[in-house]
Amino acid sequence: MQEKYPFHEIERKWQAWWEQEQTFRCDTHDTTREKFYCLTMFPYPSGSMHVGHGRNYIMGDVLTRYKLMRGFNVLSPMGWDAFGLPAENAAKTRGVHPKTHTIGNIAHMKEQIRSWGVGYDWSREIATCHPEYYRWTQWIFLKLHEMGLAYRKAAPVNWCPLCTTLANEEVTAEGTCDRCGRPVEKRNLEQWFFKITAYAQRLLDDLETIPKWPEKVRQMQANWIGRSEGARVDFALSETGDPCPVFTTRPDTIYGVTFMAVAPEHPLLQKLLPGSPNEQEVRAFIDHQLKIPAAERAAENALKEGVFSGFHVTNPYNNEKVPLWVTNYVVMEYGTGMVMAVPAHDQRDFDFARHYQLPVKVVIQNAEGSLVAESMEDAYVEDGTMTASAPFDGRPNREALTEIVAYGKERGFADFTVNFRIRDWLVSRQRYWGCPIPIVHCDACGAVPVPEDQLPVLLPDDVEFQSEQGNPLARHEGFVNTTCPKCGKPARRETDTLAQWLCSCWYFLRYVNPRDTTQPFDTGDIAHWLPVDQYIGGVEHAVLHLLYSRFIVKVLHDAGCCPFSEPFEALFTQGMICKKAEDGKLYKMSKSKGNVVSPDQLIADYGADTLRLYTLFIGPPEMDAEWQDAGIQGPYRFLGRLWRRVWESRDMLRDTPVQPDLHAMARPERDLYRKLHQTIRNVTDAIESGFRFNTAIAQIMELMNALDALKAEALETPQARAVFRQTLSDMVRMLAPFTPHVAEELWVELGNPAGVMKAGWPAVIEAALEADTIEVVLQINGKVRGRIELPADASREDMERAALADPQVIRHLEDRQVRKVIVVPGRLVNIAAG
RNA sequence: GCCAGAGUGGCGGAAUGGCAUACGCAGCGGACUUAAAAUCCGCGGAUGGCAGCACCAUCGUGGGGGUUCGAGUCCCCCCUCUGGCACCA
Repeated sequence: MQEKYPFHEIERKWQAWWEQEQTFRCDTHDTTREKFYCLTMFPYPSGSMHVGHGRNYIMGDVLTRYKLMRGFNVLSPMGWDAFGLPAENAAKTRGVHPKTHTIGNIAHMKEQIRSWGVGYDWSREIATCHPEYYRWTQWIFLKLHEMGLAYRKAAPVNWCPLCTTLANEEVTAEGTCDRCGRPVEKRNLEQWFFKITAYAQRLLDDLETIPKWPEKVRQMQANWIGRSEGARVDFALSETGDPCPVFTTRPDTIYGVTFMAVAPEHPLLQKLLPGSPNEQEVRAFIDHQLKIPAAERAAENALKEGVFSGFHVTNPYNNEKVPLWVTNYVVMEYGTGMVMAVPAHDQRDFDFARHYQLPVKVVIQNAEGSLVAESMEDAYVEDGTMTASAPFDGRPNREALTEIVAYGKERGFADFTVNFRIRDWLVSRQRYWGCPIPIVHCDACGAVPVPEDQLPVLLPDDVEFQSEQGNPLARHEGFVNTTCPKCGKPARRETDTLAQWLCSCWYFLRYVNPRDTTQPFDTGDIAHWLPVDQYIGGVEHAVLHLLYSRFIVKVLHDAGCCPFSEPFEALFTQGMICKKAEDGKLYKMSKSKGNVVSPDQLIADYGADTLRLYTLFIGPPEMDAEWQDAGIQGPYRFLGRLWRRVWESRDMLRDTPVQPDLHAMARPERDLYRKLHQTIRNVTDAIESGFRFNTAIAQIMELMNALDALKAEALETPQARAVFRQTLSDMVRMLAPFTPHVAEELWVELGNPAGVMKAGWPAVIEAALEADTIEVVLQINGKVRGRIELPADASREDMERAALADPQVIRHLEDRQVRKVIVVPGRLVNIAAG
């Protein structure tokens, strides 16, 4: 052993040892031990990582190592979400083939992960761009196709000039591209969709079955799914009889409808307009609206505008004819794209009605009966009594609501219905570097699925990237031209590729049998290993990867090849690591802000264990944290101190044959021994009860302080030495998940055989926690006025008597009357005095 | 607007209704050293009484109320910040 903490040497040494020993190799068929599937979201291989990325992997590694020490059979795999646009852009700008680019990035990132000391079962490594993997992604596509859940349709879709088509989930609330930040436009294109809407209710309901997910993520998904209960009411166009169904959550206001509002995109308008009296004016309005970018149109205070269409609709409840207005405040994507407007009881309709001087009709009266349409300044949206509503007058509106729908249902023009906000998932992309969609287009047979035994549809390597526009795959004659699997005639391959989200929404199944060439996963094996016991990743995937994965697993469940219907039992979403940029403000680490901290230099200067310790110590793991360069000193000093303690006492540690014996201990070592077991209890609890790694580490640091408080002269006795040694030894074991290299090294230095994780997690000795005396806090009116030492078994009466006899207490009680004495056994005495 | 989460020393942060500021950073004082670094020991919320110390008092967890013997913690109202949803009918 050397005096100075040689982190370089020991980190290399133990990383090699773990590989050699196959410490993280998982035998998935070993059922003698309880299984634990610990999964950290696999990354897109972007090239290099900063310390913020490391937070993920380190936390997963802590849990993996801890569970291994507790005797679990742990599956901890890693892989690469390897398809994606940056690789394709590199091909365009730098002439590097996406495959070469990706392979190079993977190699570098793997090395970074290794240098962090993060352990995985690399024999299970997968990359989604590997044909043996994407073959099965294609298989899943075909499964959905077979089940009628994959379909192609022409629709206005989100279009990013760089990233091509986008799913709704990839567009931010500001109407920009989630990946590159460019404004998103609408384009009419024929695209592939997955019917996620068919699973909306189950995706919502089953959120109840995953309580170990963060509440925040479950709410984000519930918001996104956006379930809304209400009614469908069939209005009809007065002039032509065309059906005009609307969705409303307020059927109780049906008699207050004074106009109908329709979205500019509504297809009915295109049918009605030609030759109609207001055609010019209406067309001008529609054309103008369609040119306004989505983001702007949705802007908060956008003025409500509209134009009378020249047509009317008839309200089936009272046969009243009301005008049909084309407006900018009704969105085509939600409901039916048409809204029954009730200005008296809806603020938006009210604003619009006042602006265009349309009638306002009160149908729900407040308790005072004071609502008068002419004088209202805002819509009345509270509950009240029905009025001017023919058969329902006088009824409380909430009760009438169901009666009104039932009334319409009997007569066939209304029904109860549920509306969802979520839209079908657009999965096709006009790019090369993705999983080819296994479909062939035949003039005679249409879109024909490629037979399963012909998978994978291989992505050709020899493509031309330099051209400016379009998908390089579509220009590859050899790929495009094929024959129809059905009729054998010449046909064209689908040239769109799948969104990478589809590649990543089943990878956790593949890890169990990663090299199986006969099936995507083994139903029996995944039944044992899944759901994932602990999933770790970023909250930014809340309505993307995490929602898609839940959907695909439910589909596979319905297909009969997946026995469970939720993939992730527990989810942990870690906070981002931020750093102050040039402008002095805090941002998440990014190249553009110039505030990234690379792990490589820190590992060179301080070692991986120090970096790990600081990353974990920085704050509560679920919260964002600020990286402070100077902060790394603390963990570095701590590990140096630990090393030095073992170095200084190495002779003594070897010459202490005695085991700790509670009955033989003197006060100083007895106190340390108690502190040791309190620490074991608290650290165990901090890990088990929710990733509280920062406080776990603080506890171990406190133990170190207590160890140092034991002065040299106190170490003369064999018992003191035995406790000292035991404390160091257990401290090293507790540190093994956090700082594995130094723990391994010191474990050997303490005279143990190599492999600290095999030594197991230290156990709490209950008897060691007990104390002879307790410190009792004395309060007067809730203020601390002193503290006394009492025997641990002091009764309430003993405590009260001792408190009232305390000189400090007597002094403070001068001129005061004791009104009440509260005694909390073992803790404190509070005297209420006046 | 609706729904979450957060607000505690100079800083990152800790606290099952029971000692506010654990642990760490930065800072200050001391030891060691020719010196520095490293290390070791110690101090450390604010204000006031005092020349200063010891000591003592008052205030103190975004603001204002409340419940309680006792509130950072529970309840009500409000402010600020972060995230999600949003002309969603």
